[in-house]
Amino acid sequence: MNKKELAAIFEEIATLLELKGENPFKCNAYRNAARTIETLDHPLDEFKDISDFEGIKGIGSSIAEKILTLVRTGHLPYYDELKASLPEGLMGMLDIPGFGPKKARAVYEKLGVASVRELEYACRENRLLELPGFGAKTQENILKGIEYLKKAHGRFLLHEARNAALGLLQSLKNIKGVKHLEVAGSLRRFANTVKDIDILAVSTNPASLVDAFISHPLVEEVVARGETKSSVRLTMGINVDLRIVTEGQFPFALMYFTGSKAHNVTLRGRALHLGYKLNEYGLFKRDAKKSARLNSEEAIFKRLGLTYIPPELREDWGEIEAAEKGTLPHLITQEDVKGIIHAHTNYSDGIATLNDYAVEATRRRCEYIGISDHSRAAFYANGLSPERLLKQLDEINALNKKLKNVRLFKGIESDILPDGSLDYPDEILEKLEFVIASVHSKFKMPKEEMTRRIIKAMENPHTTILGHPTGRLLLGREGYELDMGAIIDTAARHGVIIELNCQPLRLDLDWRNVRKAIEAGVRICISPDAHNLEELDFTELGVGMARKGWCEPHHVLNTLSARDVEKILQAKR
DNA sequence: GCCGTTTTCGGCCCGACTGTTTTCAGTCG
Repeated sequence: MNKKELAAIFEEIATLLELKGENPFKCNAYRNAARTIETLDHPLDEFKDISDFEGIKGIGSSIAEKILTLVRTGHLPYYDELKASLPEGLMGMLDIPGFGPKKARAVYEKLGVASVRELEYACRENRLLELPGFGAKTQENILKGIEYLKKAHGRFLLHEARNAALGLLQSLKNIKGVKHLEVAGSLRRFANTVKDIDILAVSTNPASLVDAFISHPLVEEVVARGETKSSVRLTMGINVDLRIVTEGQFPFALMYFTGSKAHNVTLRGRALHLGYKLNEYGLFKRDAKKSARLNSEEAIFKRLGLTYIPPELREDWGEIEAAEKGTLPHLITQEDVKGIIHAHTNYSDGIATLNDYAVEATRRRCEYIGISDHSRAAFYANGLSPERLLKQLDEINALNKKLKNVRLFKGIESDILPDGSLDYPDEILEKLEFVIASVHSKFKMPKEEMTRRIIKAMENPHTTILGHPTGRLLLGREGYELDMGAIIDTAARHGVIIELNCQPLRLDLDWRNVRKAIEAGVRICISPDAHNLEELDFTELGVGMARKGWCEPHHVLNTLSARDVEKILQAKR
């Protein structure tokens, strides 16, 4: 059992207890513990005894004992009994927006309704009307919520949500009276996926801003409309909250609604310790009615004795301690990126030609593009036979002679075959400047076997970069089972670069592991894995993710000049 | 269930909004 699975169980215990109507603080204790478990520094098997948990905040003797039982036996009678005491379908009902544990408990106990399906049916029969605290409106909203669930499953890719948010911002910023307009929430933190979009505004004419917001062409339905908060659902299914605050509140609100929740809790704790109360309206000296006047997030952090923490880092993952010590990283920015590695042409499954990429690179003032089409095993993607690969290399050589400010690097995205070998013989691989080795088949191998397979590919002296290391598709497919620690160690030992693939569905390597990789001394490559010219823009997402993984420019291969990249590629060969 | 440099008992972040109510409970972030 890994930490993530363990944390999920405690999270579920918290929810089950809520459904049972337990003391909310007890529920919260389990929820906190879940979060703590997920970010434990030490491997689970190092915890042998309750005393080993001493000093870990949020885990007392009772939860420590439950963790030990789970790790030792894989089971927890307390959890099993709790789960068995409630119908399975009850949990699913909590995904309905506006429908929480109290309501779920009420419909279950009073009406015997125990699943989303049954709940939908009960609504259609008007049976919720008879329950105390329920009415026609509630019933109607539940039905809408169920429709929403069917449509969207409740989460969206960062890329989709970001595009929608930028579109909204673009049209709202010109509304008369608008002084500030910013995206907050998990979108501002560059989370892999987001549930909704939070927009924060200051306006001298709030009513007209709200009007423009709720009547925007992207809006399908107005969920709520208040003086300071309005909420809509877009046609793509995502919810957007617009909050309007005063000029003075803005930095505090921006900070508050950017979160994360865990980051905020730690920050508020710190404020309390320093004799302040921090909320979305201000920073208040003990018992004071008026907030300290601070006009930026920087100023608030400073008052709390911290250097500025970029939004991507606000996950309560050590950023507050680092800000206190002044040791936060100088994060990579879009401007640091000098070139692009990993683009597919029309030789395999891309649309753009070699020449298209060369022209586009010039237009973008990009120093180089690393061409890496699929290898022959990827027949579904029109992978290159050795003959076609050699032909492409000739074409690149010819182009490079003509090009002035752009350099095309000759590469391949080679499948890692099930036995861990690469997809061409050495005499072909030797002709390339770089090799991205990726798994595209047999995803369901057992963890040990898959780890061995990938490690073998990384030990191959021709491998330069490990492509999309886990193979996950966000909101779609879990990555293959993998010992990521072993992969990172191997990369460090053999000087293999690890890709941060910025296809919106992948964002793989995950930012948490990006941080582990760079701490182990592994270099990262931010790759759009482009299949056409537009997809070169995905690099922006990758930069955001690299920032979230604490990357400085020197951690990333493609912040280097073409000449320096060439040196590194040559040294590896 | 967890925690404690005023506490080993009594707190635990808290405000907006909705929908149900006649002063509040539930949900959400």
